[in-house]
Amino acid sequence: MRRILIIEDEPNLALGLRANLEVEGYDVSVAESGEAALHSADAGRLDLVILDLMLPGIDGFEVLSRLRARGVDAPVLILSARADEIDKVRGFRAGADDYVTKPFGVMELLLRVQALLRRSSPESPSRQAWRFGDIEVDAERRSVLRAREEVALTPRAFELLLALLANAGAVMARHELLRTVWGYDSSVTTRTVDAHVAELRRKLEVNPAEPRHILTVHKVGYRLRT
Amino acid sequence: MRRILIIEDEPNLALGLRANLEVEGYDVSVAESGEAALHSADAGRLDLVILDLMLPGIDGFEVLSRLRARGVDAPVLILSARADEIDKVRGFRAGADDYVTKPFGVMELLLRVQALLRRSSPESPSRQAWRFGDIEVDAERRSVLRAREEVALTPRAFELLLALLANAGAVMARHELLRTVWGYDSSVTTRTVDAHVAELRRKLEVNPAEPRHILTVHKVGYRLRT
DNA sequence: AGGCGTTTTACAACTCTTTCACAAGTCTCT
DNA sequence: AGAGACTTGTGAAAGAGTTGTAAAACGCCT
Repeated sequence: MRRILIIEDEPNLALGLRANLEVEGYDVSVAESGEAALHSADAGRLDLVILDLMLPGIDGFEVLSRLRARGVDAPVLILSARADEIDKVRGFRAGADDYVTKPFGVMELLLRVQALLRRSSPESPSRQAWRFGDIEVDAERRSVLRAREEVALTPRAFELLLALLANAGAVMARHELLRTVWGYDSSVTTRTVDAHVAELRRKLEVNPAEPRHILTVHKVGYRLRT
Repeated sequence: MRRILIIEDEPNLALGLRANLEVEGYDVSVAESGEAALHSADAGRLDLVILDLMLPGIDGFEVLSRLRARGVDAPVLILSARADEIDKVRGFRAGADDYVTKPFGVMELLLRVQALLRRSSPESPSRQAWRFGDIEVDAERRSVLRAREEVALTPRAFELLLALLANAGAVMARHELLRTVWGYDSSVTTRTVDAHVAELRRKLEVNPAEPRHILTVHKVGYRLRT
């Protein structure tokens, strides 16, 4: 569960926010002052900080830079009554990731929180998976989806696809593919690669005769364009 | 260098933004329509997208979802004239990472761009790549871009270009080029080099009859001026 | 044996390379 | 400066080589 710290001295706002965020499934704590915030930050991992700039005691910018100094790397969303550009500039320069001016819509704030969390480190370690066009490849499940529909690839073709994906964008020579997929000492013809590429195109390309992703590089090999 | 795509149909705004971003050291391209944007997205890696919602042709939201469908994972900052919360909600739901309403301060926008890039994946390890004029050459992808458009070079011509790039600025004699590109024991005429140089000029020079980069050194060979 | 996946083969289609011929340009020598 | 010799640019065309593709041959497993 994602942990969010709200640093806000006005109880109504803080509690309202907290309630809304908890409905969304976040684990929320509130600090009513900069000192309290720094204390909370020491207590454990944080995934996001919502920081009001107008605080009693330590100034909001100061809180932010002290948080960063303590190694808090979580995205910080600043809440402020001041909409002047100069204030925003100061906020971003201090290391904020977003700056929302009061009054704000709760929905917008929730979505901004969501957007920030989406970009930060994922909750569960993501598995080896790729997408290109309408194709989704999951290495662990060994599955390939085309337009959400499962596509049945032969094992060799799947390995070939993985090899291309692992070097997506780069050209892979036929012999490189042979080494990667067939192993160091295989006695297989380079033309075999072509046969499997044909299978991939037939099953994954909209128009196999005019491939948009599995591209031929004449006299060299193949390249996967994502 | 971070690559930013601006999708904006109003030239003044697009060019102003572009200039500002370029001063900050970003590599900026502009698409004036959704179609053009999708096309650009196919051409290569993007680190950030700035998307105006009001576009001719394909709707901005549609552009965003199609970009995502193509596997474009870069953060997207929406620019919009509409400040209603309902619009913002729609934008974030579509997968945007930030939403800025017009009119906006340039400074704020630059900082938001910076904040988004800071969070996204670190700059990719630099690979063997060169630029001269409006030409970009990527050895690993074996791709050549002219004004962001992919140029199709024949294999031999590409090798020749690499040889010239490897010694950019220096004169390379025809026989040196033959040795480098064709191999130690080739029985090919030196005139063959000329034929491939002609291809390079035809495809890469603005005015092939008056080359500005691939220069002839009379009685010796060729020289690439970057 | 039958089914499945893999590899090879054969041929057609296609792309690239090289050479040639002539035009245009550059240099050298008087 | 001008003539002649030589060098380079360029488009076309032959042919050499590469790739796409379908089908056959092979081998493995049940």
